[in-house]
Amino acid sequence: MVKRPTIDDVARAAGVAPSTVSRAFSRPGRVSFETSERIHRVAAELGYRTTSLARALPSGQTSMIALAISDITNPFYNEIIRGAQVAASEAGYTILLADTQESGVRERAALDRAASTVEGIVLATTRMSDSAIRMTAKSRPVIVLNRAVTDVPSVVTDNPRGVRRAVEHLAELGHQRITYLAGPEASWADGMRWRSLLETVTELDLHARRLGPFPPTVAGGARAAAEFAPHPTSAVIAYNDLMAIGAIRALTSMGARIPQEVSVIGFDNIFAAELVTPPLTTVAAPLAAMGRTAVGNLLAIVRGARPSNPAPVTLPCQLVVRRSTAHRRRYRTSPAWATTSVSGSAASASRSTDAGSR
Amino acid sequence: MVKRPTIDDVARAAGVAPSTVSRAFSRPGRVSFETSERIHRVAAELGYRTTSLARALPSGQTSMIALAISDITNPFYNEIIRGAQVAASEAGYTILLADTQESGVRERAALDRAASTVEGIVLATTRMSDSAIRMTAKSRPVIVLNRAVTDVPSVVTDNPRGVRRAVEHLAELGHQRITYLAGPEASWADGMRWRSLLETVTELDLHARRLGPFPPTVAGGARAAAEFAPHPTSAVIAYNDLMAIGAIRALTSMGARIPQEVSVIGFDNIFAAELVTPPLTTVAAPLAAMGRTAVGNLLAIVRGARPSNPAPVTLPCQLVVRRSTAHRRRYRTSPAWATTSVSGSAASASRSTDAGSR
DNA sequence: GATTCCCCGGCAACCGGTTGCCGGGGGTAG
DNA sequence: CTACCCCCGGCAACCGGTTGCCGGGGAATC
Repeated sequence: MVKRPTIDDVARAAGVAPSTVSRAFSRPGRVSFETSERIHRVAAELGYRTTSLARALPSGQTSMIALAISDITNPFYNEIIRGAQVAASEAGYTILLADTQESGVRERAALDRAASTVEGIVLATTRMSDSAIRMTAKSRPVIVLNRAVTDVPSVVTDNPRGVRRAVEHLAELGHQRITYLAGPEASWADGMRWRSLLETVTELDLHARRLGPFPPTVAGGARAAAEFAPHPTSAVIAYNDLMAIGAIRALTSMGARIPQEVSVIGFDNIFAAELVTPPLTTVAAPLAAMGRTAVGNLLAIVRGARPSNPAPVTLPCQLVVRRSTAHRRRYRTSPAWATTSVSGSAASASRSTDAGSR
Repeated sequence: MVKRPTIDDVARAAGVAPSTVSRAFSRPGRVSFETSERIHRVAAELGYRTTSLARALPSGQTSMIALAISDITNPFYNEIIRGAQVAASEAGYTILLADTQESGVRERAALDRAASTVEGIVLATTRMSDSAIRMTAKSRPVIVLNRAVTDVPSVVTDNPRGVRRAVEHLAELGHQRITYLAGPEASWADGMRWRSLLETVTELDLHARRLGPFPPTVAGGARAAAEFAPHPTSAVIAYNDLMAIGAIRALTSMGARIPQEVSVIGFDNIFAAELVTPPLTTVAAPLAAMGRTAVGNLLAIVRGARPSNPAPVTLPCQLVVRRSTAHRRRYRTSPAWATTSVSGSAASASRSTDAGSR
């Protein structure tokens, strides 16, 4: 490993003081043109690069932000990370990644370690408690993604409107009873979606029930399907696309026809949503925009902007109608698969999916 | 933002010198038990946390490694990142993420910026040139993933064996002519797979041809299908799962039946491979293990281990047979879809996929 | 021609830890 | 009792930049 030249090496080679070299790089205009010119030339020859670490120590500006993600294996995050990354690198910032594996404890530990290094933190779908988040927000600027926390700026999608669009779509198709397959209890979005669902359903004079909580994964969706099957409804809204996909697979393997017998709607519009069979009808979140907005707002705060609006920044979402929803059909009796015992194909489908998706 | 207490604050509160506090934390045994005890107690009361940045300056140990990824929106990386993240955090390291958006230039720029900060670098599917990589490897320990570069330690999957398994599988099903849908030209794995395919095919007395290069995405696969359709073969091996999925979708929309008319095999076994219809037969890469191994080996070098073996570390792969491959059927004439004009449904399928997968 | 001002380079302190070296004091061996 | 050693705490230099302050010298103003 070759030792990188320091500012002193450049100073010596250029015949000036180290402070002059420093200014030549960071204070344009402070140094005369000729001197600055010479310093830059010498620096280039020597291959000098300013060490961000050393620069950060006095100024506190590390040009790094942390991105905490509850489960990096969830494809939900790919586009969000891309959006965040683009916004960050445009501003000259580097992203420090913390995958917390769905554990609030690991999350706190990771942030604790990173807090002194970064200038700000984006918490994407955090599993920490509100008070823990406020705690962290005291030492560093924090933006929360997919969740609203009092006194902490956040970026969320318009869940109420998304739910409403989904329910209206189902209502138009003649569905009257909707089952909601719930995600993790610690998820703010889950509570939000369920409450919005209840409201909308009341307003439109429909019925809703809730099953769960389940893990927000394909396996979780399969488990949910097993609970759903004995007492099915004609329409299902799942906490996210992963669960919707898992539910569709499990139901199909039980013999149910999707969407003819059961209409299924997911959330997020992840990459795989349009690839599965049938292609998934889903409430699309503006994933890249979420990442971009979160980082953008975070950097604004870092640069001294007072977080003027305590209300969450709400990004619009959009119902993407594909093929997992259809007109309700009436049955005289409940379908054959509805009587399938839970220990049967549903459970085994769940198990195989579990193995396959890890 | 509350100012964090420094080592001097703790020293003053505990009635000792700053150096003693430092040693109490980083040199167990160097300080008497009682003193150390008291210091730790005081530090805890004050909420003192050692600043990794300041610690890194004299020692050069930042406890950070960089992970450069060519396209974070590619689901291929999710499991790799997870594996890397787990290995890193177990060793007390933090990951610094660089999404290079398939651009060698951006990649160099990002690494240039990060190089002074990190102790080592993992290049996952880098698009840089061999010489650029060796350049980077001179200033920092580097591990290359999915590629072999002379004099730079690397971790790859056993492409030759994977290809062989795929071809053997196709041969058993009676296929004799195989089309390879190539990925990016800059991809080492692509060259590797094509050469291995040629060898195997010769050995087993079959035929292979190559189409491409194409972008390694669903859209790329669709474009490849459009080129493939006018002169189809009964079997197709795609550079990766994304392309395989894209090809299957495009072919299906042209009217081809998969796998009855065309068998398709992909590479990587990404998350979505088992979710699509038909479920994709693919050469599974040990994604999490790749991430884990890369970081593990990198940290070993960082800690002073000489990279003993210049040969790449080769991880085994596995053929996962699903439903996109079937016995070859013989046709008297070429199928109807094979005469579909390129400007027809194939191209439009490609376009729609392009929009949908972003 | 003298005074004032400004431009620009250098000195040195500082950011927050780490570590080589020193030395006082107590314990142990001779 | 003396000599030696070891334990353990402090001093100060150092990592690689940044920045407040100072001052020399040339230009502009009166």
